[in-house]
Amino acid sequence: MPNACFNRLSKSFFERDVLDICPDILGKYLVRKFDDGRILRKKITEVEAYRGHEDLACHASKGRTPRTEIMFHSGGVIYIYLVYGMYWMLNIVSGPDDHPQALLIRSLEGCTGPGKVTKLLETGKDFYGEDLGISSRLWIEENDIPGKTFITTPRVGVDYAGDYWKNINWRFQLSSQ
DNA sequence: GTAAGGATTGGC
DNA sequence: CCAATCCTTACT
Repeated sequence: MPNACFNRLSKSFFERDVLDICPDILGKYLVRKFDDGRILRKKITEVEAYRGHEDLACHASKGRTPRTEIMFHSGGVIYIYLVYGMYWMLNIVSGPDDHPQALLIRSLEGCTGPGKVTKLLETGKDFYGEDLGISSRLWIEENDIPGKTFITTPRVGVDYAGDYWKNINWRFQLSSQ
């Protein structure tokens, strides 16, 4: 079984509320297997939560469109989209069916910035809808960090979302190894 | 069909 | 500070 992976997080991990997943996923490994067989395995060090139709910073707050359709899926699949004409934003859909939520991967160990993460991972539009539970090229692996600590701050680049949603502390950064 | 703007980045 | 660059969306 070439892609067997004992530590891979299964679908149920991602079907919980995005606000429970964010602190949990910090420090776990994001694994990318390239076409040439090379494997990149890096700790997730920074994420942001986008949660529900009421969150004015969440793309799904504007309703269900072809682009945001996947966010209404139950957790464990990829929502990826292009911003500013040049950067792909890699998100993991979270929660149960019809609860549009996702977490944006902002940084990995040694790679800060969501645009740089997708450049490193070589992930683009063809990863839209990728299932982390079964994919042979992208998945998350368990990694327990005893005494894990993290800080929360407002999300980046969402000034348009109004005072409440732009100031809520839904950016999570690992502050321990 | 047309137009506006964005979950960023790197360079000035 | 600001341009790059193009997809998605909301209009006419």
